[in-house]
Formats: sequence, C-alpha cells, structure tokens
Amino acid sequence: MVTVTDVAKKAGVSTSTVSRVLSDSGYASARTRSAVLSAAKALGYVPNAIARGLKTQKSGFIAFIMPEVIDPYFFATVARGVEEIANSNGFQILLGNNDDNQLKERNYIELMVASAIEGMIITPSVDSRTAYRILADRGIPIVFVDRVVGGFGADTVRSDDYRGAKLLVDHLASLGHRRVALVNGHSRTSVAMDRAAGFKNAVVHSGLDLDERLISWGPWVIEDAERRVNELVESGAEFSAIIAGNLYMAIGTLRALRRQGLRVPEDVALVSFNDLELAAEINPFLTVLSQPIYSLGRIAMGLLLDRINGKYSGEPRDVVLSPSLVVRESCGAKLKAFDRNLRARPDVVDAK
Amino acid sequence: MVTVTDVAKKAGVSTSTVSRVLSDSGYASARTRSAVLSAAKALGYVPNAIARGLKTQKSGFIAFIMPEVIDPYFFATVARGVEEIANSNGFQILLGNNDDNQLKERNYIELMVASAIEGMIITPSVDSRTAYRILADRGIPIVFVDRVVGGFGADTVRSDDYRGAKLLVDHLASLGHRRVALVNGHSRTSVAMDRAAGFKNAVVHSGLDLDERLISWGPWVIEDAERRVNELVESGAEFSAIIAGNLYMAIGTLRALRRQGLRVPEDVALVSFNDLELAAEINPFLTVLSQPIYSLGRIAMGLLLDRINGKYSGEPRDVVLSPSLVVRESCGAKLKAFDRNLRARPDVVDAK
DNA sequence: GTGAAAGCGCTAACAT
DNA sequence: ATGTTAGCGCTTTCAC
Repeated sequence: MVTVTDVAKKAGVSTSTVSRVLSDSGYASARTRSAVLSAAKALGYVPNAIARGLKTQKSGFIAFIMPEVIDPYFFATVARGVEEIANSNGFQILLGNNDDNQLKERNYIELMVASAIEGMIITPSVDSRTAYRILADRGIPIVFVDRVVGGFGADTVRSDDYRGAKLLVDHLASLGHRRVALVNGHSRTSVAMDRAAGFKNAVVHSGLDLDERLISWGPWVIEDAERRVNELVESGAEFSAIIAGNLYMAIGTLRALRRQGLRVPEDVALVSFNDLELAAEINPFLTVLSQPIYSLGRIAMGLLLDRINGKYSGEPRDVVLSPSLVVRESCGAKLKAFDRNLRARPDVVDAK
Repeated sequence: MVTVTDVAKKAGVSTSTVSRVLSDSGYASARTRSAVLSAAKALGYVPNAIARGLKTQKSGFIAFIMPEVIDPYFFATVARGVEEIANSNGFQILLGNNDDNQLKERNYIELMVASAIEGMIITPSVDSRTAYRILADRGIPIVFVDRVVGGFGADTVRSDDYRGAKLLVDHLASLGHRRVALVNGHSRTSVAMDRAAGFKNAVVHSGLDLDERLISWGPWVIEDAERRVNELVESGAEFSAIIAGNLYMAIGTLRALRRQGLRVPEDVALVSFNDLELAAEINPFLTVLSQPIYSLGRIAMGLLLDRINGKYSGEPRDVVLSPSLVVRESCGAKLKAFDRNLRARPDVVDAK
C-alpha cells in the first residue's frame, strides 16, 4: 500500500507537506505542489479515507436502511435519490436491510455506529425507538423516510397519505361508488394509519357508507391482499370499488377478483397507491395515486446534509410530498355509463 | 465518544486487556472479563470499527456498484442477495451507482479504494477495464454480475443469455413463427452480444429466416424500444414475433405495436427476457424467460467471500445460471389456431 | 512555505 | 493473566 510517507520520500518533502497539498489546505509553493502531485500520480497513491477519518472524526459515511422486502422498486428508487445527493456531497452510503425486523435493524444500527456514520436515513421497521436512541445519544442525525415514528423527534420525509386516500375516495365517489373497500397495509405503520384516517374522513365527508368490515389490514404483499379480497367477497360484503395499498396488493386484488369471476372495472372498480411505469401496462391499466418516490430520497438526503454540516439544527421537520391522481382504466372512469354495472348499487351510475 | 481508554479506566485495567476481552482474543480471567464487560455496557461503549480497521488492515467493507438506471427492480433484488450473504459474514456494503457512465464508475472505484474495501461486486458499465486495474493492482478481488468484461480475468455470475435466447426462439419456432425480431440491448454489453449470438444460432438451427434488419440494438429502456419497434413496423419489414430484451423494452414494444394498430398476440407474438411478478399481470400476460435474480446476488457475494478470505485463489470462475421459460399469453401459445393470424406468413399456423 | 511531533482509537508483539 | 509500547495512515498544531 502506497502511503503519504512513500509520496513524501519520492517528492523529497515531509508528510505534512504532502498532506497539505493533497487536501488543499495550507500553503505550498507551486514547485513543491507539482512535485508532490506527480509523485503521487507516479506511485498510484490513493489516500486512505479510513485513516483520514480517524484523525478528522469525519467518516464521510451515511447509512441507508430499507425494509426492502415490501417493494424493491420503491426502495431502489429512493436509494437512487439518496445516492445522487450523497455522492455529489462527498458522502458514501452504507447499505442495510432491516427486513422489517427489529432485531436485524438494531444490529445494523450498532454496526453502522461502529463504522462512525455521520447520519442515517431509514424506513423504520415496526418499532425500534430504543435503537434510534443509540444514534440520538451520539448526536447522529436521523431522517425517516416514508414512515413516521411517533414520539421520536427526527426529520421525516413522506407522502401525504391522508390526502392521498381522500383523493382516491373522492374520485371513486365522483364515479358514483358508495361502498368502497380498503385493502390496507400493516396496522402498525404510520402509512397505513394515515391512509385509513384519510379514507374514513373522505367516506364520511362524501356521504358514502362507512363500514369497518370493508377495511382490512395486513402485510403489503400480493398473497395477503389476495387472501383478504377473497375473504371479503366470500363474506358477502357489498362494495363496488376497492383501494389497494400498493401495486403488489393491487395485483393480489386483481387475482382474487379474477378468481371470484368479477371483472375490473365492469363489476368492481380498482384503484391503487404507488405508481410505477408498469402500472400503465397492467391488465387493466391501473388508476393510481402517483408519489414522487425519487424526490423522497433526494429530499431525505438533503435534510440529513443540513443536519450533518450544521446548516440546520432546529425542530424536527416533517416534509410531506403531495401525491397526484393518475386516471387510467381500472377505476372505470373511461367506461361509458351504460357499460357499467356497479355491483352494490347498480342504479348509481355516473359518467363523470 | 467513549473509547477503550474510558472503558479501561472504569474497569481498572489496561486498554489491551479491554481489547482482548472485547474481541475475544487472548486470555482474561473471569473477573476482569466481567469487569470490562460491565464497564463497557455502563458507558455505552461501541468499538470504533474505523480505528480497528486501520490497525488490522481489514475494513469489513465491500462495494456494490450497480447501473440502476436500467432496471431498479433487477438490481434491488441482486442487492438484497448480496446484502444477505454479506451481513451474515460480517461485511458491510458500500453502495454505488455508475449510471452506466465510465467517469462516474471510475470515481466511485477510487472512492471505494480510498475506503479500503476488501472486495467489489459490480455490474460493469460499458467498458472501464482501466478502472478495474486499480483494484487488481491492489489485490482487491472483483466479481462481475450480469455482464462479462472481456480480457479481464475475474469471477463472473450471470444468466445463460445465449441459451435463453435459444429457448425463446425455439418456443416461437414451435408456434410456427418464421420471422422473429429481436429488440436487443446495448451492443457493447456482453448480455446483448450473447443474446444476439444465441438468437442467430437458434434461428439458423430451426430453419427460420435470418434477417439482420430484424435485430436492433440500443438502450434497455421503454422509449428506445418503442422508437425502434415503430421504425421496424414502418420500414415494412416482415415479422410475426418479437423478442424484447427486458420487461421495460417489452413495454416499449407493446406501446409501439398498439400505436401501429397491431394486436398481441393475434397480429404479433411477443416474448421477453426477465421475469417479475408484474409480468404476470401486464396486458397481455407476458411470456418471459425467468432468471434467478436473487441467486445472482447471493452467489456473487459467495464468490467474493471465497476470494477475500483466501478459500479460493485459482482461475476466474464463470458461474452461469440457467433461465427457464414461463409461457403465458403474449406469445400466442394459448390462442386457438384459427384465432391466430401470423402477419408475415399467415399460412403457417401451428397450434403447438 | 515547510518540517517535526503528537495523536485520532484501536490492536498486537513483547514483556512481565 | 495483564500491562507497556509501538504503530496502522493520516492531519494538524506549532515551530522555524
């Protein structure tokens, strides 16, 4: 391994001069400067960031921990946003995956602390407040992405799920639906809670029927959504539209409805959270709530940077990004009125 | 920051004793052991991995660099595989993204070297052999994922693209198609080259028409595929089936065909590389070549570990995973014979 | 403008 | 079984 000492010898100067030249701090005559530079180049010298960090107490590392099990696409996109901003600010990303598992998350946090991270961006698992204390005690800033952790003051970036749920309900209401089911995520995530709240509020405000049996909770995956929708249909509950928690759950819903012999959107309208290029090609083309996923990552890293370099040190910030409705076909908005047959209320037909 | 010195003081021993106890090396009496342990706990001591690494010359870091721009899902899944194995072997992952850009890749590699990585897993960008030399010169092992780098001896994990292309062509041939188009990826990636080779071989072997004009090359993205298929149709070239390089290009193809008023699979059959749960829901349900993506990551990290801990130091290994054909609807295999109307050769209809 | 020396937090000979 | 000492590669006073 080539070290400053090697470069110093070759350039005929001291190690401190080499350091000064290479890190652009302090004075150095043009002559020594070029001597050092060419010596470094000739030797293929790469400064050891680890050793530098030990001295400067700045590792240049930030941690990014995701619960990727749910939706690789979503978190890969967030990661890219984080990466872009981190990279252009000289930070490196230590990647972790908590598998939505408290123990794994805790282990990772300790590992990251040991690696002297300067900050952490995390989509928190179910509840690990105690683990976050490890960071807080050391003054290492945290930014939560996508999910809020109650009672723990830290910056947060997320989409406006409350408003998103409202948008979806209102859209369905405007199409004449009166009984809407919500295939929701895990009841212990803030995302699912917010959506349920927005959903109920909109249902009441629009004068639709509020029926708790139409709301189901569970893992954000295809299979569970499929099972729940099958049960819903078989229970005989009446509904004419379904809101799915993400694209995967929309697919589960689609599979269940197919199995039950129900067509979308003719028999049941379907809308979903989370957009993705592929949603535009799914059969039927999905009406979705589009969220600025990439921005989620970029903004999170931005907030973290502010904290790391002391540009901001005030109260926790809660950045809430607005989703937007993308109307395609699965909601039935583009069906001609006479083609539609709303199952629960076949008489309430509105061509919008 | 709590250091070994603090722990040593509190426990009334020397720093080396603390080090011995905490890293489980060397002797220590039961009494001192517990004294050290409780002191460490009381102080909330977390060993500084950076400092340890400086001394031991083992950072515990490996780099994972992806060209995520192409297919977030694919690389997120590979990353999970890598993460799983890395984590259970005490390695941390430094994440990078080369954006398929040589310059960015080179910068990242230097950054990673500076961080004293012990190995690197990378899906190489177009061609950065010189950058890989930086690692090779330092004896840092590299594993290439998904793409081969010619003339650079390093372990590689990939799917059998040659055979995959053959599988797809043979399937289409068995359905009676004689003129098959290939919407291929970048001509400078080994993946695309292998597929073209497998494609041509299969075309010739099955006695189909070999026509270079039916093969197009370009970025692995929706828009470019769409543009190319539009051009292909407008050029008047005859073909009855298309093979797309990945799901995104399949979508681009679908869009172009729709625009040209061509139905899939009635007018043109479509099959694609890369499976994904969503492919089963795309309109029409896509026939695809499924690849073991998660294994790609796990195996890559396994190969890298062997190199890092010296378990293997022989010739470069080339692990080639077998893909499998998943027949759904877009290929037309499930259409009744009389429903089909092969565009180029409407007379050649074969119900399989 | 440049060099000598100390030290970041840790571990590993080498003593004892 | 435990402590002393040196040093990993780098930066940073502090002299000169």
